Amino acid sequence: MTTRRRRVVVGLSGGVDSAVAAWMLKQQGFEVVGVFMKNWEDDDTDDYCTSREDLVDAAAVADVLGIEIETVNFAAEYRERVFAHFLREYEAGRTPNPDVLCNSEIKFSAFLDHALRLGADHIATGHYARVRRAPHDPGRIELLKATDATKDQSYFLHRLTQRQLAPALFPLGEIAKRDVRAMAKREGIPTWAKKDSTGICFIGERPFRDFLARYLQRAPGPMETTEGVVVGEHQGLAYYTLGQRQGLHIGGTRDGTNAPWFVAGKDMRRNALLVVQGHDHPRLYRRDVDAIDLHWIAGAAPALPAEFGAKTRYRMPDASCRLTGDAQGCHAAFEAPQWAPTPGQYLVLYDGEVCLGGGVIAAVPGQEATEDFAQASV
RNA sequence: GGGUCGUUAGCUCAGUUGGUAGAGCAGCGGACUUUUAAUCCGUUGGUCGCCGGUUCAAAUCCGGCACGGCCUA
Repeated sequence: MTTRRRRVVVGLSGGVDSAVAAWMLKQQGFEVVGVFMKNWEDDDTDDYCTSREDLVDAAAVADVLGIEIETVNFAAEYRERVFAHFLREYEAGRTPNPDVLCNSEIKFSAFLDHALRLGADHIATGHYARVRRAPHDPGRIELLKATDATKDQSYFLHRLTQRQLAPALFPLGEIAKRDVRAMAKREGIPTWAKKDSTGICFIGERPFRDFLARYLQRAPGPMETTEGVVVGEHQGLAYYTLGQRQGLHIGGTRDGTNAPWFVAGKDMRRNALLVVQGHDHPRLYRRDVDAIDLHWIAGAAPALPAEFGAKTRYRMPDASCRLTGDAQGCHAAFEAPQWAPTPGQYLVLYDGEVCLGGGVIAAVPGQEATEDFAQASV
C-alpha cells in the first residue's frame, strides 16, 4: 500500500491570510483543497456585497498555488444557526458577537462536516491562533493565543470543542502578520496587499444601524441622564451598545461639561437609553461580571475558584480576575474595574497563553434601570 | 406697564481697549479592527436676532423693533 498524502481542506476567503495558510500547508507536503464559502446572500445586489470579488480572488489564489478550489453555500445554516440568534439577542437589548457562533456553527461544523465528506484528514483556516496537545494530557487539545499578540483571534474560537479542534490546523499561529504579507508577496500571491477584511464574517462591513434596521423595527424613546433628565431621543434600544459614543447626537447641554456622552445602560421596560458624560464616568466601569452559557474547551470546567486572565470584548487586553461559579454560570471579580462590559458579549478566559473557554456576559447590575442607577453608590 | 439681562456655527458657550469670529460636543471622512464599541488623526458648518446710526472700519458703541429669561408694580 502506498501511503497517500494527508489531505487538508482549507477555507479560502479570498484574503491574504487563508492564501498563505494554504501555501504553507502545501509546502509542508499536504494535499491541499481549497473551499470558498458563501454564507450570506441577503443583499447580493447591494454595493456591500464583496462576495463575488472575494471568490474571484480566492480562485486566483488557488490558481497560483496550483490547488483545486470548490465553492459551497452555507447560507441557510448561517441564517438558522448564527443570524437568527444574532437578531434575537439584539431584540433583547444585548450585543451579540456573531463571529464566535460563526466559527462554532459554520466553519467548524457545517464546513468541517463538508470537509470530512471530501475525505479530509484536517481542515485549516487563516485564523491567528494555535492548537497543541496538552503537555500533561496528550489526549486533550489546547487552544492557544497566536504568537502575534496584535492579531490573536483565539477569542473567536473559544466556543470550539475537542472534536472540532482535533482536525484543525492554524498555520499562521506562530507567524507575524507582516511576515504573512511578505511571504504572500514573495510567492506571487495576488492578494498579498489586499486590505484585511473587517465587519461581521461573511456579511461584511456596512453602516451598522441601517443594516439592523432592515431586520429590527425602530422604537424611538428618550435618552436620559442618571438624574432622569431627557437629553435626546434614541431610535430603538437595540441599535445601541454599552460604551457607545458615536451616533448619540447629543451636543452641548446647559448644565453639562464639554465631555462627550456614552451609553451606560438600557431600561428595556421604559424603553429609555441611559447616557453619561465623559469616557471615565464611574457608571461605565464594572469590577464584577457574571457570565452564563459557559463553554470549556477542555470539556469540563477547571477547578474554581481560580485566578485567570479575561477579556470582556475582542481585542481588549487580558485583565486578571478571580473566577468563581459552577456549571450554570460564573462570576468574575476583576482586579481593576473593566470599561463597559456588555451583556451578550463573551467573557473569554485565559490561563496565560491557553484559552480555556468562556461564557456570555449576563445582565450587569445597575445597567438596566434608572432606579438602580440613582441608588448605586459606586 | 416699568426695570434688567440675554439673543454668535446643529447644541452649549467664548470673543480681549471697535479692525469683517473661536472652543467643546454633535456631524462627516480616514486609521485601527474578521462582532459591537472605544481610541487616534483629519474635517465641513456662521451675511454674529432684525432695521437704522456713529466710524476709514462694528459681533463689539448708540437708537428702535422682535423674541426669551429674571425682577418689580
